[in-house]
Amino acid sequence: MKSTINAKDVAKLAGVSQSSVSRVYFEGAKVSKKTRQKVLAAAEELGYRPNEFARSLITNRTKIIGLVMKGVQNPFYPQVLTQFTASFKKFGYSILFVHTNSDEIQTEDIETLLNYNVAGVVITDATMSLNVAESFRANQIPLVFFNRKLSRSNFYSVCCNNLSAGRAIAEYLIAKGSKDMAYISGNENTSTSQEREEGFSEVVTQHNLNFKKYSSDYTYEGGYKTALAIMEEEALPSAFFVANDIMALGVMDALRKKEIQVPAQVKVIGFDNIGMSSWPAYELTTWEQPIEKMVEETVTYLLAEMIDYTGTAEAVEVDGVFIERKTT
Amino acid sequence: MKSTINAKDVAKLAGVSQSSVSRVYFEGAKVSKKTRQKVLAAAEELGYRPNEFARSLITNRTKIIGLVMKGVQNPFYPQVLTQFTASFKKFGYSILFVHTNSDEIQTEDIETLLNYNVAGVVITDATMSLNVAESFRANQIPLVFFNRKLSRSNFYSVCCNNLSAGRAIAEYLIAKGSKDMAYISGNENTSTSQEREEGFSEVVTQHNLNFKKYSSDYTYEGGYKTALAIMEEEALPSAFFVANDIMALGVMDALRKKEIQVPAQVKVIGFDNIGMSSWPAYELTTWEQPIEKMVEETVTYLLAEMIDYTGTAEAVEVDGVFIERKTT
DNA sequence: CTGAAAGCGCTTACAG
DNA sequence: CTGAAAGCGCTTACAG
Repeated sequence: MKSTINAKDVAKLAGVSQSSVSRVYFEGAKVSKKTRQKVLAAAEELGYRPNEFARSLITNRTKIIGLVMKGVQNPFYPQVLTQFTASFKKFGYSILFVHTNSDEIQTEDIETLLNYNVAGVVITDATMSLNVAESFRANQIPLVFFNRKLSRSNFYSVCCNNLSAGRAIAEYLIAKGSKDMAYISGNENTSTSQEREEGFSEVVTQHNLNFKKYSSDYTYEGGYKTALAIMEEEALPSAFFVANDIMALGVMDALRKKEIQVPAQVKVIGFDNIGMSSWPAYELTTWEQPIEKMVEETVTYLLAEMIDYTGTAEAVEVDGVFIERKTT
Repeated sequence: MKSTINAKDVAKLAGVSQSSVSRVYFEGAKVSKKTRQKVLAAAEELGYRPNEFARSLITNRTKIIGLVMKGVQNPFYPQVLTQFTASFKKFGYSILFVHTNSDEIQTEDIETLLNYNVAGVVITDATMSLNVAESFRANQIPLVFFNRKLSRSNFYSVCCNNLSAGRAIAEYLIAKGSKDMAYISGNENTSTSQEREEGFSEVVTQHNLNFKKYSSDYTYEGGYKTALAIMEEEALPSAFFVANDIMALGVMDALRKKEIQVPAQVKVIGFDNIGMSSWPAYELTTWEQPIEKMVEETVTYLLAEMIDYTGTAEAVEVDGVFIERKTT
């Protein structure tokens, strides 16, 4: 059964005890320079590598972060994935990637994370029942909802300032002279779509104006179909605030198909600032989500909680930036 | 130190031995119905979950697949990621996600995979030095290069039929009357770009025609810049064969910017059939990579090798499909 | 079918 | 600073 070489083998070759070998590889343990050198030389010769499983078993902690994602089709998320992987790598953590199809994360997916006793969890673009979330708390595993809030719960979340972004976008459009605006929502049960709408609505109402609301689903196809349907049945608004960029691109393509001029006939504003929004075919005005800072906030919190678990809940909001391009 | 509940706890409550508890959770082990029921009841009550680390330590095998990716910015790869995650999940495997920035995978990234003693590895959109690849073989860890071949090596690879696709695309363009064609390559050291060019070149030459070659990098920006540069300095070819879709979209946007009509003035063909290529703004003719089948081939091979390691090398090619849209 | 016991490869008090 | 030993939570021959 024994096939790989272990600390005992190295110890024998180095002429020291197995404990000493262990100490060389365990950060914070003390070993004399001489011992360290002997061990490293022997390890090198044998190609020794400490077994993470034995380590985790004895320390009861891992260097694995569970990253749960849903919408990898939205180009926003590959960026998020890249940033998290890079950021955690710096601190020696690896990523256990879980992809879920449903809005609500399945118990099955969670089991995996618990079985591997992950050091922390990031949930992206999805929610989970409070029950399930609590099972992480019970195991003192820190958890962050990234770009989502779980309503009526006390879990840590990191989002963009969706509410004030919604307000700023309304202010901007009204200043530009828009009167009859429309909001195209993402999945309506997401906090992001709700908050963007709420901020927007607030300001529109303050100005004694109205806006129409159309419900969509955060996908390109959703944006495309929604816009087509609008054009077939109703008068076009003077501006669309679309809950994310990928939908906004769909909206623009639908407008293009009907030969509607943007921004001359309709203005379009998205949200996220995905790479494509700056493509010449779109040049979309949007609200940039500060992914880097959001990731940093998430990682900082998780690292702190891994050292000393408190279970603190907070809804962190990181300020995004308005990016004006050619669609407004 | 002991915090979580273990098989011993369950055994005590169920009134059986710890071995029996273990057998209930170990597939293939034999336990009487009665024992099983007692154990499951006790486990349920205590919230027991077998510790994966202890399991892996004793069995010397894991249920983790290392998935190494580079180009997550190319929408082709999120699709690949989703499929792999779904497919491996079916067989009870989890994904350790490694993201690399460089074309050649770093030893550091590999260390992680070896430390976690992954059951298998998929390398996507990147290569690695033969040295590093051999370290997997030394540990009998099966390895598949997905969408890449490692030249002069004997590792398993799964690709699309790039060579014959290149040929078919040349035949198609020539049949359509194109005479002066151009190939815009991806990163030139990738097998995919080389083979697509090779097939293309072969047929063009057979027909006593020529084509120009421009070197690019598999990104949208690369395609955009390359096309702009061409238009500023030289006569436009009658058709572009672009090594992947995302670059082809860049090419199209550059043409649009210069008000060149596609396909009237220039034809454009991409490769991959990413979601965006069917968007109304593009409607790109392309060659579909059969991701699902490619993933299936990869998973099947890995599962077989995990049971009985042979280290067989083979360059599997899965046939793609030509998709004609409006750019040709 | 079941239990007692050895052992996977580590970390970590405990002596020296 | 170093070594001998216990123990993390499992699997798995070995008896019964």
